[in-house]
Order: sequence, then structure tokens, then C-alpha cells
Amino acid sequence: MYTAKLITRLCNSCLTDTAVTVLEEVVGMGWKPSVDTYTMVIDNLFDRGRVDYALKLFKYMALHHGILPDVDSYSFFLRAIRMLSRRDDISKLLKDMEDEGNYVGPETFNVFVDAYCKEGRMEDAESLVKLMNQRRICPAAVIYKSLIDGYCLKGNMSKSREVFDLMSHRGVFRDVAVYNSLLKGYCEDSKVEEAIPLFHEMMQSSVKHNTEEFNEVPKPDEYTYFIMLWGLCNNNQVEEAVSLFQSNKKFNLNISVYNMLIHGANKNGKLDIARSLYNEMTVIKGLQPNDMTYVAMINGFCEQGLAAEAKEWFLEMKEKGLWPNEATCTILLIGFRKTKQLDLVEMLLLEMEARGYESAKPMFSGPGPFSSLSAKEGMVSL
DNA sequence: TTAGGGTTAG
Repeated sequence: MYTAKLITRLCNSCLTDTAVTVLEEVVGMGWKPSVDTYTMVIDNLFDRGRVDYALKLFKYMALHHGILPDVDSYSFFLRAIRMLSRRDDISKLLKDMEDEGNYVGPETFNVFVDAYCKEGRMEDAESLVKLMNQRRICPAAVIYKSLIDGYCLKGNMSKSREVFDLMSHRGVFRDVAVYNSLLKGYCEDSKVEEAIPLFHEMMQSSVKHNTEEFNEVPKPDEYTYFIMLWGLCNNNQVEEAVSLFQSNKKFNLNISVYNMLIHGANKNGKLDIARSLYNEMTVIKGLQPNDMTYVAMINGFCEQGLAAEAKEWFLEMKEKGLWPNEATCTILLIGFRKTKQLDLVEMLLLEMEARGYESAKPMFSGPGPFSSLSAKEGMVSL
């Protein structure tokens, strides 16, 4: 007990080296530190850039004390696991563990497969799954989900779908998270048409839920709807997105979803839809538009070359004291430049500089702080 | 922090 407190105190006082020395000494005397103690020292070593030593300690902990990450301790060892998966040490660690007579449980496999998938190392992930199969460890749904996410990350949707179908063949229940992962992959890969039938399946399931004895398809959750709305907007199907949105009252009070739809409508040149969404949001739902709402509207008008209206919205935003962040200011600058509204460009640049936005600075090539002429010239080169 | 509160230009 006392030793653990001492190590904690040393770590908190940035005396990591001493902490490690103490740790080594007491371990040498037969003490088995707790997971918390190991985590703290390992994290401290990572913080100080001593990756090799952190990993060495991690492996020592696994080999000699049989402590390996499982679902519950995943977050504690996240950095170490990520780093290990990057260095191709996982399979070797598993083998070494077993040579030492330690049992490697399915939870540890879950964690390591997930780490490989997040790194996009699908071959390594698959070979760990193969190893699980050899040992008659049945991969749980989370493993399949990790693989689906991993293949989506690599843009390999056919492999993602293969894994998804495989779950069904093997009788592994595909929960809503698994569906969401696949739908998200399709939507981000501009293949919303592949996602739609699956989504309908889920909707049907929600209708039939109480009458069916076996319910093999999960009900959609809020995130499912978000993915579909986003996917439809990004595949030129704003009308479908809006009607889906209108048919599901539970999300109607969410400003982020409104902003996303308004943005989607504007991006597709559907200014009328954007306007009516804006009205519904502000007048009917009583929601206050935020900076993102305005940026979406202004950007939409600029895209269509409607300078006067864009300006109106910009001034209204300013009047309300709303101010976009640095990234969105740049988007506005591009829009104003496109519509030849150099007065707004200048106004925006001055405001950005006053707010200390870094991206406003390189545009001022002149010596004075308010050299607005050179600001305009700077914009031309954007 | 294996489940994601979400986009935006060139």
C-alpha cells in the first residue's frame, strides 16, 4: 500500500525515473503492483517521450504478472496498445505470454484486433482472428464490428459487407452498432444507395418488433438516423433527408441536425429548402440559430452568386454578436471573394485580425497593422 | 476512450 502511494507521489512530482527505480526494486522483492500503479508509471513514461521504456514495462507487466488488457482496462492501456499495434509486437507478445504459461483470454484478443483495425492493419487483424479460430475461441460481435470499421476506414466496402454477411452466416447477432458502422461506411463512401435497403430493414424491424418472436434486425437508434440524414444530404438527396427528418419527431429539436440539413440543402443549391428549414427551426421550434447556421446560409447564397442576400445574412449574424471560428471564416472569405464583395472581405479580415486569428495574418503583407489594401491583394492569391 | 453529438474551401 505504502509503496503504491510513494510511486504515485513520485509520478505526480515528475520524478518518473525515481518512480521506475522504486517500482523495479519492489517488484524484484516479489511485490505485484496493481493495474493502476502500472498504468500511472507507463503513462508517465509516455508523457516524457520514453516510449521504449513504457512498452518494455507494459510487456513486463504482461509476461511476469499476467496483466493484459481486457474490455474493462482497455482505456487504461490505450496508448500502450496503440503503440504496440503500430510496432507489430502484439502477436509476439501473445506468444511470449503463453510461453510463460499465462492464459490469453478472448477479451485480450478483442482489444488487440480492435487496435490493429484502428491502425488500418487488416491483414494483422485477420491473422489474429484466424488464431482465435484455431483455438476455438468464437469471435464476439465486437470483433466483427472492429473489422467492419477497419475495412470502412480503408475504403474497402466490399470487404466490410463480406464481414457483415459472415456474421449472419455464423449466427452472430448484428446489433445496432454493427449496422451503424456499415451504414456509416457506405455513406462516407458515397454509396448511400447501398445503405438505404439496410436502413429500411431496420425500420421494418422497429414496426414488427412486438409481434415477431425472433427479431434478427435491430431497431435504428438516433445515430442511425444521423448517419442516414448525413449520407442522403451528401448524395444529392436532400429532399429525402428532409422528409426522413420530418417523419421522426424525436430529433426535431436538435440544432446540430438542423445545421447539417441546412448546410446540405445549400450545398446542393436548394436554397428554398434551406430557407424553410431555417424558418421551421427558428419560428416553429423556437431554436436560436448559431454561427454554423449562418455560415451555412451565407455560403449557400455565395455559391449561387446571390451577393446581396449573403451580405444581409452576414450583417445579421454580426448584429447578433455571433462569430464563426477561424476555419469557417476562411470559407466566408472565399465566398465573399467569389461574389466580388471586397468590402465584406475587408471587414471580415479586420475582424479576424482583431480576434487574433492566425490565418488573417499572412494576408497582410504590408508593414502597417491595418494595411487593408494589401489584405485584398493577399486574398487574390488565395 | 471498441458507441461514433457529427459538415463546410482550395
